[in-house]
Amino acid sequence: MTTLLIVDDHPVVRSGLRAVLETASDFTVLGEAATGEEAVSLAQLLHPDVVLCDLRLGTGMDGIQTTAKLRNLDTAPAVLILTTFDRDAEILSAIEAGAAGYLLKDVAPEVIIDSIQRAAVGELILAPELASRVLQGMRSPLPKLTDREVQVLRMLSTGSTNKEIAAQLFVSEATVKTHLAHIFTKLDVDSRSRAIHLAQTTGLI
Amino acid sequence: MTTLLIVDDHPVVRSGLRAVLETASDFTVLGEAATGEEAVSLAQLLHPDVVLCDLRLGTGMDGIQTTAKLRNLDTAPAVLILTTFDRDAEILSAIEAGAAGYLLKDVAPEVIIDSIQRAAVGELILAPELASRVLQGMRSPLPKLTDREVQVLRMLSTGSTNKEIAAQLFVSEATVKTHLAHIFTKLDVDSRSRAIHLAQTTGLI
DNA sequence: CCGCGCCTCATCCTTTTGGCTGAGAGAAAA
DNA sequence: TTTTCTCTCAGCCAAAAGGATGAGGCGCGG
Repeated sequence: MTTLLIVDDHPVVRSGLRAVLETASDFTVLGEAATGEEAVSLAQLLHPDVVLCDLRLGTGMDGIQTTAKLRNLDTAPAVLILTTFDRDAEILSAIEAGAAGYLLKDVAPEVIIDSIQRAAVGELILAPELASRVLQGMRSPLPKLTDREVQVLRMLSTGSTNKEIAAQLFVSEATVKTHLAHIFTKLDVDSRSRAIHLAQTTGLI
Repeated sequence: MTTLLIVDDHPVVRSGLRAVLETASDFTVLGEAATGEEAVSLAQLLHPDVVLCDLRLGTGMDGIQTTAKLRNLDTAPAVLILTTFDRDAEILSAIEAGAAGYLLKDVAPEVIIDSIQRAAVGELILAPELASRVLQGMRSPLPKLTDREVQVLRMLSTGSTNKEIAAQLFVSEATVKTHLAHIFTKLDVDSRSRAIHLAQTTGLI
């Protein structure tokens, strides 16, 4: 018998998971949470074997942060990330945060059930279409940007000019250009547009 | 008694909707479809009163196209778009395609139930947080880009330079610059980054 | 036939960007 | 205490992007 906690900000998805999981004989859904904070509280109270967690959780903590918190509990549950998006960086972050696996929501119910069972016994679960990409990512990891660089990249991706970024960060335009030069080098691109595109497709921002 | 058809490419979401809707006494879920094509076939066969349709449907037709097809059937059902994203352009397109409304998936089950009932009797349903933006959009409609301009904008948003766009489209760089100038004017922006950002946030591409 | 929208291209000029090099200050790690 | 990282800034130069203007060709509807 495996006990579960469902974490998703969409009531509909929670109901769907519950419905799907309760068709499987050996699962007990102990509870549902709509936010990361709620998830951590409930996990402490109910100590489920496995937590099913969406990456996007509306306001508050996201799935990665929630995973990290959950894994730091005394009775740390296995955390299985179940989400709609397959952003490389997020998958890696989730694994780093201690997730037991990463599944896309469009898989068949049986796969979800099977994955939970395997996660419960400590297996690392990755959807096949993700596994290879993740391993590739492992080989050539996304370069780590500094906090400041991420900040600049964020503004960049909303279309800000160097001047605007400088003004908002209260630094000189020269500084912004330096940050950008570093960002470009790390991401191996040569224009802001390409940096934006890469950042978005890899989930860097 | 209102009859329903659920269209979503995620089995989990379909189960969730079914579970949620069947708690309401006066709904009958006639069937589920995972693709737009399937949805149209089933609607012809079962003629439901209301079709609940996701915008993103994986491969094949998207929600907008599906809506248009459904509304062209002899026994046209009311189509209620139920999705995760709130991209302005998509909302407008959905309404134009004949959708009876547009709901975000994170609303409470009661709201979904209520909306379906209202959609069934011909009301236009918009989540409150969308309604005002849509009406604003009505006031200052997104300027219509020509096919060529959309094409250029697409390449722009993947980070292509003018030279690269020119090469791929087999035109001169001057032409690309002209297209961009038009795009910028229509979108009221002054840089490619901002054009990309606007295009993405409004769902223009 | 004419006008209009769309696509095409060019020239000239200004601003923005990006590449390169060098450098100081503070904080953290070795 | 060195070393290293990060953030800060400057100047120079070349390339790219953006603004303004004009113009030819083509197809479509009045």
